[in-house]
Amino acid sequence: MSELIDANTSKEALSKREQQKENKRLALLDAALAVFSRVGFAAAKMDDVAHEAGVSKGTVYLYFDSKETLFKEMVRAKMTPMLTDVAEVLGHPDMSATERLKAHLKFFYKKVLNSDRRQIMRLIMAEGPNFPDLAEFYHANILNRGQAMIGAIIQQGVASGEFRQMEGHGLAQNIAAGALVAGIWKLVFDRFQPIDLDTYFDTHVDLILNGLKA
Amino acid sequence: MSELIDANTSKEALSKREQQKENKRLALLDAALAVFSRVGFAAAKMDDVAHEAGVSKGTVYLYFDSKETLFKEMVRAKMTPMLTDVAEVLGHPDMSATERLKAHLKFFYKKVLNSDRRQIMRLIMAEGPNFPDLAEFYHANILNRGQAMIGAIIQQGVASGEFRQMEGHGLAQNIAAGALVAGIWKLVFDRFQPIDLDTYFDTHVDLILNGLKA
DNA sequence: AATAAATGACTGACTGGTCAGTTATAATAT
DNA sequence: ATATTATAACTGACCAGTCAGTCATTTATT
Repeated sequence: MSELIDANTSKEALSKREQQKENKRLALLDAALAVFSRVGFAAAKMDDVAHEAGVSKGTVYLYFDSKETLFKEMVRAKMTPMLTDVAEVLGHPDMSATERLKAHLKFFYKKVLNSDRRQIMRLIMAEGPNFPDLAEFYHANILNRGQAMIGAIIQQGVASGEFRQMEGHGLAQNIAAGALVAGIWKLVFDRFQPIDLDTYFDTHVDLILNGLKA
Repeated sequence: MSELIDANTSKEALSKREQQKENKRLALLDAALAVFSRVGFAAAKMDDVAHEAGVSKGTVYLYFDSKETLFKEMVRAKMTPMLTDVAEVLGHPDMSATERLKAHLKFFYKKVLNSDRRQIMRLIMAEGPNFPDLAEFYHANILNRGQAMIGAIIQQGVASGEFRQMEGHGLAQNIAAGALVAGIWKLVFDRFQPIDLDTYFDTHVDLILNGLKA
């Protein structure tokens, strides 16, 4: 657990060992995502995670203190890369609010719903009450930012006359809700009634933009 | 509280024994809902369910074959009474589509989001992938009906000129999505950012009705 | 360069505890 | 009396977490 003090300012390349260690860590996080997604936190076996990462169970404990730590770090590790990407959506200040909102939602569909991350979304809903600090992390880092962005877009739209003025308790949540439900549906009910994310997205955007229109 | 499709239409009152047995069964279902809601399926202990129902663990097995059976029967028992109630919403054929949709959503907020049932909603999302037959039951009995009703209302609205014609892949889901998200939010993130269901409902309805307006 | 010593990653059998489900026994209603 | 309902001790499987020992890689010595 003690590194941080960078003794390796000398050379760029990681030693063979360090590479392997890093790879193993990533493999373990991938395996954790797979196993936790499949059966949930409580039913997940550390043995399965280990096996899926091509490693023995003892090894998992060289990388993570406990099952709970593994779970939390996995969620954090899989979610944080998204945070940096968000900037890309805000990158075009010449867009109309309408276009921007559409782009924002598109981003969510693409980065979350069409990837492993939708499993994490479900895990947060399923396990959130049992892991308050994880729920808080998710709220503070993902949901809050999403809300703030939507809020800013709405403001722009109202200012430009594209959108009507709305009293907004839960407005952001309502705007994003369709996307969340699409993700859940895909994971839970798709086998009984499949949905196509692309056309679903069109319906979603159509409904919301019309709802906001001045 | 009050449910159970009554098999006992017999004129005679139940014997003391039968009453007690029935009460115990209901107490067990209530306890099961409480415990499963609190910790999820895998982490729930039959001992806790028994204790919460004021009974010993062995007794639980006199009423339910297994933990899994208990879980499934609980979900069914808690959900089915809603099905009969649904008629009440359709009961007024003189309503406009707008009023009807509003009433329908209100019904959902009241009957699901403001009751224990929102926990079940979350449980379905959390455990659904592990209990395909339960997910199917929920889909067939709750979601399908909800969709059908929304679909009918939309049709009425289009016919009457209240709503515009929309290509509807996922339209029903998008209309209901706000309510689902409200339920989830209340259970997972309310402690970090509380929402008020009444004003949230107003926003939801406002946004959706405007989105549908011709 | 070759060999030895040191390091640190990895393993898997083991433990201690938990918990679903069973059963022998007791209590209670009819 | 006897059939039904309840109990609580019990069993056996299961699994998170540990640890003594093995193996692979790196560093030091010659």
